[in-house]
Amino acid sequence: MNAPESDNTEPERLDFIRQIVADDIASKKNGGKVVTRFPPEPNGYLHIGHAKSICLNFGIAKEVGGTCHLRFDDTNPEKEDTEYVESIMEDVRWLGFDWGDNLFYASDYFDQLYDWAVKLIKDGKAYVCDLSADEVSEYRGGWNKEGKDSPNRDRSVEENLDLFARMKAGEFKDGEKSLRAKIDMNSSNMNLRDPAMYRIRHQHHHRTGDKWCIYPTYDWTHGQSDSLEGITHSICTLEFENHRPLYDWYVEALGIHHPQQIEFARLNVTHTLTSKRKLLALVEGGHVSGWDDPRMPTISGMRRRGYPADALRDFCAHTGVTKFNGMTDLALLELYVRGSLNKTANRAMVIIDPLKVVIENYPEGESEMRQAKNNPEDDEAGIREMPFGRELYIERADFMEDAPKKFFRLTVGKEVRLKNAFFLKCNEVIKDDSGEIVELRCTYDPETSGGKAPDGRKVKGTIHWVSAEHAVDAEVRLYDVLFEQEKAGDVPDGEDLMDTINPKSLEVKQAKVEPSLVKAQAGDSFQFERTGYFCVDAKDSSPGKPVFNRTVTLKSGYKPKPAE
RNA sequence: UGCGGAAUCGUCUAAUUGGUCAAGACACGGCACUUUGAAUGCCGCAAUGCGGGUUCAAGUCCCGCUUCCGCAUCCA
Repeated sequence: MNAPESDNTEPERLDFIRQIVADDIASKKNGGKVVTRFPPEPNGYLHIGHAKSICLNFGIAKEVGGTCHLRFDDTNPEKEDTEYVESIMEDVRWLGFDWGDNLFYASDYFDQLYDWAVKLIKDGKAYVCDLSADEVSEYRGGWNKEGKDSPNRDRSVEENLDLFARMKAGEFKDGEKSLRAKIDMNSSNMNLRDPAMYRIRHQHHHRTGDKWCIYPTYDWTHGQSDSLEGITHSICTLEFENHRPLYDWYVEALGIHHPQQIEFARLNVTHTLTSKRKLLALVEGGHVSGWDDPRMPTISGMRRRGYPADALRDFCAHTGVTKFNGMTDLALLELYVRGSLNKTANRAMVIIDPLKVVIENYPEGESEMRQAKNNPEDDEAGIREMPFGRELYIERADFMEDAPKKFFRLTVGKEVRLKNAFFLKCNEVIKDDSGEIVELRCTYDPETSGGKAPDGRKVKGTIHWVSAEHAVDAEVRLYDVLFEQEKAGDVPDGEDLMDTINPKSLEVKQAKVEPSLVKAQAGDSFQFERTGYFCVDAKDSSPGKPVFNRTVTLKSGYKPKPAE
């Protein structure tokens, strides 16, 4: 049964949660079984933070031969929808995880939850309260203010039973009554000051339809759902720490299987929002094209952007699991994205900001095919041919008239190598009336076809190019961070979050791409040499007319000194 | 002012549970190599929040302080 993970790298240190799990297995707690769960509320799209939770829960289960459930925590019909259910399932699968038959919905437990609520009423541990939401809040007191008992706290069991049944039957309006647990109105933990178990909401539920008009709260649902499913380790984020006593109270009051809730720090990434509310505002405000806009930190956005699933998994695995609320550098995510793509993405030559080059000693009207490796990291990727001719485009940034010493691209009177082709020398710069460079007159050395000069002379720089005659126009979308501040969404008082959006987060260019790219399929990733990794946008491309998304730039080793 | 958490290189994490010169990765800087200023390889940089105490020995134990995070939805 032991997985043949002979992939023995190092004596992998366990994080504190995996340590607890390992200890529990060793002590045969829960019969040595491990069952975890990923429990999203279907009220939005999954984002990078959820990816971490998915990797943790499914990852642990996989590592120890346990199982991990996917459960939709659909207790609040107001905000939930099947649209979200479907996207969540797609995202979890895309990330590479499989819940098998273990797909659950908290709404499947509504009947059981109702029966258990009746049991608590009978046990004198729950009561129907007539207070309005505002009154409840007032009665609850505050951190330094005592709570006051609800006037209905000592209602008889019979009356509670009757009222609760009538709540369910729809006799009351929204907010008119609620069912509360009878715990302690003076607890130092606010969650224990008689928390609500049921609220009245005459609302259609995406799964139970109009069967219910009372809906259980998160607290009254979560632990019991875990219990019903035989969850052993209920892993959640830090903000639920104060809820654990209540979680424990409910399962103890019911005398049912008691899973262990364990909290870890939520993932924060620089320049990245992980607040569902704020992401929703971006979408609804039209500041991005949708939940899957390639700038969004949603799983669907990152997928469309071209981030490979294994990069996301690696990233999550390397951010660690602790109770320390930190901020992880976006550079780490990009490291794994580049690392994955470097191994798998075929290379291509694309000129994003073209400058025309005319090779004066190349015969007019002729052209030839040059060979290029598809991926120097992977010999099996093979080679391809690309046309070369008298007129080329090179990247405008690869030429400089008055170049500093450390600039070893093209400049007047000096040679560079055209990748996969010849040495090229610039002789003359042609400008328009405004002084802008419009064309370079150059000569090439036909003897340097292999990339080396027979006389042994060296060039320092190698630049990419594309044949002007054969190149194809294609739309290229350059993405940058949505928020320039490291702590995205940290808006000073009185300012609007939307005003802090990076105006340059999207730049659209018409690029000159090598002809082979016309055949690129939606979702394909490429490395545009010396530029970055790009993928074919899955939504806006059409056959023969790809649109490219910049996934991430290449690291740039050339940093012009701002100093004079 | 209450309760619950958390503090280790710039960042994220380690440290045999009291025992060498506090380790790794990212970032940053440098060098080598290179038909991508990429990748790769090597080198460097840099930390135990503060103050006491216990001990031969403290990042680890004790006491006090400081700072940060979360919590007063019929949200999750």
